[in-house]
Amino acid sequence: MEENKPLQQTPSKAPKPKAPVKKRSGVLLETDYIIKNNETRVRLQMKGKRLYYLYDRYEPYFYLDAPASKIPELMKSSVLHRGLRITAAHMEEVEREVEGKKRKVLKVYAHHPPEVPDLRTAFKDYHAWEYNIIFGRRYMMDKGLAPLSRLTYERQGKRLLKILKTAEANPTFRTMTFDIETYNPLGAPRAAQDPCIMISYATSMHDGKVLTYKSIKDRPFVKDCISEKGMIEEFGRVMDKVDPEVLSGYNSTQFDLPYLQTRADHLRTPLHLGRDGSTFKVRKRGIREVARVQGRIYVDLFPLLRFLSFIGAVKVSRFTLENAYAELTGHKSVLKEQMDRLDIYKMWDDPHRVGPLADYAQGDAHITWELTQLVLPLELEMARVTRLSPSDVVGATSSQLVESLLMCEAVARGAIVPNKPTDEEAKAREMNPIEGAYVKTPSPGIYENMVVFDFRGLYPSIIIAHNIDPFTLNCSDCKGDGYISPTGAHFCKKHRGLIPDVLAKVMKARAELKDKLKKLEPGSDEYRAMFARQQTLKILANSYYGYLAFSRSRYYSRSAAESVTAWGRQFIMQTGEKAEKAGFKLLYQDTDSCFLLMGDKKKEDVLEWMKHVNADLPHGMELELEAFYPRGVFVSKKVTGAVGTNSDSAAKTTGAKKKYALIDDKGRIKIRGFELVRRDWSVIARETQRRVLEAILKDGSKERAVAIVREVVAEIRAGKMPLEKFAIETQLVKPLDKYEVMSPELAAALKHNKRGKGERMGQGSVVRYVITRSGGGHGTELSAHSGKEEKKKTGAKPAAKPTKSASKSKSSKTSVSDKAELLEYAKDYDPDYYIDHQIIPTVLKILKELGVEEEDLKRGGKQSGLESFF
DNA sequence: GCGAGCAGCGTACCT
DNA sequence: ACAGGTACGCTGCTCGCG
Repeated sequence: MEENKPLQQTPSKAPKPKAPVKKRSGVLLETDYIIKNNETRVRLQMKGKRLYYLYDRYEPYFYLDAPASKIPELMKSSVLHRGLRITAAHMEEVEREVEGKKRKVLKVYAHHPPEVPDLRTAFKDYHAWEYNIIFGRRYMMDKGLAPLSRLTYERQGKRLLKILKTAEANPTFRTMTFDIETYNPLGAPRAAQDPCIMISYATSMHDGKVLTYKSIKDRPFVKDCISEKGMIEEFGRVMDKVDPEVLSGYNSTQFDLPYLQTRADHLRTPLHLGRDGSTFKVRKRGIREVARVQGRIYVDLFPLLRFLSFIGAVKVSRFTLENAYAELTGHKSVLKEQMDRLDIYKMWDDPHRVGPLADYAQGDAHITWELTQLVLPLELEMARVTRLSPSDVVGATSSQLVESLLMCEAVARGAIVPNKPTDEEAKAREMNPIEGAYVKTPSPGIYENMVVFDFRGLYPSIIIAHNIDPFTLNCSDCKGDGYISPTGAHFCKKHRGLIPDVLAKVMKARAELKDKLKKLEPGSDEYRAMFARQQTLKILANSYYGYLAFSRSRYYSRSAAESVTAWGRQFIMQTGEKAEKAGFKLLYQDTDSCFLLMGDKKKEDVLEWMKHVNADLPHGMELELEAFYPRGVFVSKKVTGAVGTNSDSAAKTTGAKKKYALIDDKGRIKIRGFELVRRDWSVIARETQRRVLEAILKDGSKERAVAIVREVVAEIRAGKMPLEKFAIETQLVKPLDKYEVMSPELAAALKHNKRGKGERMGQGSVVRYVITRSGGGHGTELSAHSGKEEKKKTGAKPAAKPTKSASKSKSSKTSVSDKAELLEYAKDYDPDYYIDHQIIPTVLKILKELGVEEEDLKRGGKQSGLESFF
């Protein structure tokens, strides 16, 4: 194929190179391109002993749906690009797979990569594909290269002549972490005026220094650089000496790097970070900014962690450095007690506290270093698997992860990559959602001897088993002889679709890794690395269905996606029916899981039944035993509407879905959906609910559960608890002026912003607030309505009432929002609110199953006179 | 003018 | 800017009552 002779593609005016041809190998990190002497060169960043670059020539191109006969005419078409008139470099007819069918299309070459999108508009009459693929990625896709793979190649000087082979690689990197401290008399430091007072760095958990410009005794790790300027310059010398391959920081793109740059500019000294002595560069990628440091792999752990948390590779409740460190390593932060960052400038000014400040600075660098060791392998693995470059992986959406691999595999099989949908198409798809999974309503109650099964990788296995793909759908080749889904769609049995093919490869790779994993020692570095890899593959495999149904997907297919979920519902419901036929009581099901009551059945019966079910499933699909649970709790959902205080009959209680608590045969508790797993409930409510559930599951003691609640209620009344326990966390996902109704978290954030202290809260802020007795005294009524007049489509009532603003008259009632204050401002909490709206409802739901009433909790009730508590 | 009822907003969760 | 299914608190409207 034409791709295999790239050097002939470029009209060559190359002089005879003098350098000898050498065979070498190195690990590919990423690619980009440069234009030199009017020639486009792909630049491959490699790692051997050190990082280095290789260059290769490659021509940019895209595809056009036009016949070869049109080439002469099309070659004359031109278009303006950056003020200059451009034409195609050349064209050729090639055979490609388009929407599952082989046919001929035109491959149109451009002179330079940036011309491609514009050039495409010169041929508006014809459909075009692949005109907006970043050139570096284009190169890797076409050459079948993956980041972090080892290339063995021939080179001539820095020029790559030929790739001889590729292999897996797992390089290690010399890593340096850095962190700065700044003088902050006003709270937030102002880079223009407030100096940087310390730069700390770490190259391992034991090595590293704190650069500063005060002499600090008894701390050998501190280096006094005399002045701020001297400190910044010393940092540059350290960069040269250590010469790290990976440079990492925490939120350093947003804070440390720009701050240092401003200080360096101010002091008229260069900031020396890159291997060539350059500083950093910031590239806008969509909404977010990505920094790069020449010749090094720059890693900002903050966005990286957010990304890994988003895709589910790690779980972090709050993204502060200390919290992420504590949760991911399981170590307590080395920094003894939480230091108040607002105090930093005071510590600097106080001769007795500048030492501890240096300790703090060093500690930060060290924990950041340790965190880097932990999460960098995940990022690299994600890059390896998805074939996105490590820096592209951070901040990629899960659709991009899936899409990247699909595109690579499409190219590899000679298929053209479909275009992204237009905004209109995407909107239309969104308007028409696809029916999803089945969830059975459980009967509330406390149960004994349950067994839980789930389908291993339900959607991926359905897709593979039935060859579900947009282009195997209703194929003309095997009309009537495909797999027929419950929706009636059929899928080709003859040619494997792209998505099932890629998915099968991913699943196979994962199965192999899991085999290898069994032979390794848990806890070892190798085990951790291997585990991360298989976890990555699992995350990826589970994303394919979502991508098929994603409105902006290149491979969207409503029919295909509907078939996946329809089959899913069919399999899980059939499994439920089989369980009931076999004499189990079917308690609950959600998507791919199945909760059964064993009754008198033994574990062997259960396994026997599972074998029987599996025998009937298509190849690749499997029902797995998740665990046995001696005891479990399902609760009724809160009844909305007619709650007639004492009409038991009226309030027909139904079980709540997606909420349960189980204890397995080893005493481990598994809780899903309950308030205690939600951060938008107060710590005290969550803690109390957990204790109640434990009392019931572990001890089976209703009395203990009730006693716990009474005790907590009494303590709340007594007002002896720390205020933090009453904090509720809620994220503001929209820009503040876009909210239609006032909520407690919004009210707290607005009040805070009005004070004008500290950082303003806005989109994305997580509000930690407390419901106080009275609110903060800001009597101002807050309105969520930001000027937009219209809205309120209340049941299409034309309603003659122009005096809408009259309704917001000072109500005598104070709402919850009125009383919401950020934790930092709250002076008290409202005991009634916390008892009646947080504690009682959360525990009552559970205790009702045991016949406990609200009164029993609040005032002791008849069964046990515990009035003495109050 | 007031309270109850209820729809809709909004968030976080489950698989 | 991966999917859909779900629970549930709060706000703010409507409506019935007086």
